[in-house]
Amino acid sequence: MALEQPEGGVGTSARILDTAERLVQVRGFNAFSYADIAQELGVTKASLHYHYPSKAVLGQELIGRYAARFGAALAEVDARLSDPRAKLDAFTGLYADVLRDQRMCLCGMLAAEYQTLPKTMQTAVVCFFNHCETWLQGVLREGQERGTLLLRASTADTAQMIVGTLEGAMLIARSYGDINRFQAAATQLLTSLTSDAPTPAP
Amino acid sequence: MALEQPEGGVGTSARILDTAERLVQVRGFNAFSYADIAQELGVTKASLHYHYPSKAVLGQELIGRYAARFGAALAEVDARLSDPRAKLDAFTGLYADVLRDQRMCLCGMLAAEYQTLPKTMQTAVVCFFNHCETWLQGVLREGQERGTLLLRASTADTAQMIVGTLEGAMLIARSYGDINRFQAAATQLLTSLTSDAPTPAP
DNA sequence: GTCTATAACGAGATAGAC
DNA sequence: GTCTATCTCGTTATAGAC
Repeated sequence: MALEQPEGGVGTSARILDTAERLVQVRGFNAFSYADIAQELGVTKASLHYHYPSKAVLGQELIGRYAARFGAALAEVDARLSDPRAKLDAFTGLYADVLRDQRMCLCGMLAAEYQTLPKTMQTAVVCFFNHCETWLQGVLREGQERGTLLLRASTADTAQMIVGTLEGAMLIARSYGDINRFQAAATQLLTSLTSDAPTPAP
Repeated sequence: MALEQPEGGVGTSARILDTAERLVQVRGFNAFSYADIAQELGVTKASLHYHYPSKAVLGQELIGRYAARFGAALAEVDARLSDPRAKLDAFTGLYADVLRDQRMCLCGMLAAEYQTLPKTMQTAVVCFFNHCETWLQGVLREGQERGTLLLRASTADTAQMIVGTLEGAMLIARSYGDINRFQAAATQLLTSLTSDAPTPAP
């Protein structure tokens, strides 16, 4: 690896992905162009096409890298924490980190543009959500067994609800430019899964 | 009104909005063009520019009409129902209706594209969410007073969470092409607000 | 109000030199 | 691996006839 990048830098291909990723997360896949990336990196559009022949290919690689990184983050959470509640909290933290620099979750953004995406990208987006939900189901199941989590539905339905809630909270918090909106939603979500006694009516 | 539309039809301006609205909800504001509308209505692009000089103006009118219709639907709910829980259920029903024909909430879609929208549209989108949340806060407050709703946070935070959860559930359900995913999330949402006793651990 | 015609620009993509 | 140059197409928008 180090031999392939003697400068200690990050290869052009990766720098292209870095820029494209941010542009998709901020503006959307349909609202950025090769020209945007080229200008930012100080190269030409033709050079970009050498690394990623078409925008569809670029988008595909984008999702692939993002999913791999997210999967690694989940594995790291598993290695670091054992309490299911703590894992859920860490999960929402991953989303908060993305939102902190004005970005939407890559696949949340692509979900909005879903109907306009190439088939391969559509499949990859759904695959990402499936991966998230599978991980969540494991956490929920263990929390249920330990008795530290109280679910109102099946682990599958609850996992789906969690992903949707976090994606939606990000979506709207970004419009308000207020990360607290996301945090408030995440807190309520965790509370609803760990406590069965909300503020009672007097 | 009838005098302005003697044919009993819906004036060209409204038909343009109808088509544009659906295109935005399905594909997004950045992924449709005047040519798309023109082809569907059998008119020319120039004709569209007569009614809506620029795409920014069209988008603005789109949000305005959508917000007005949504506000009317909420008023109708208030007139028809009195139980806060029933009102919340009707609220989720409005979202389900949109999702049923493959559409995303107009403003949920625009929230994803927020960073690329003209300032006037950005303001209108936030205004729509504010309207939704104000209405929800009223319902939540009454439910709290009656003791039929149990909130885990302030009415403001809860209202925000509800909107985010429904928008997020729509966003993802659409990618799966499965409205049941939305329904499952909506059910859990209502359950978490009306019951403090989820399936207990054995 | 709708049309034809066109301007002015940016998009994704390719050929071929270096 | 990056460049210049170019192609083709689609985009928003306008001018002016009917």
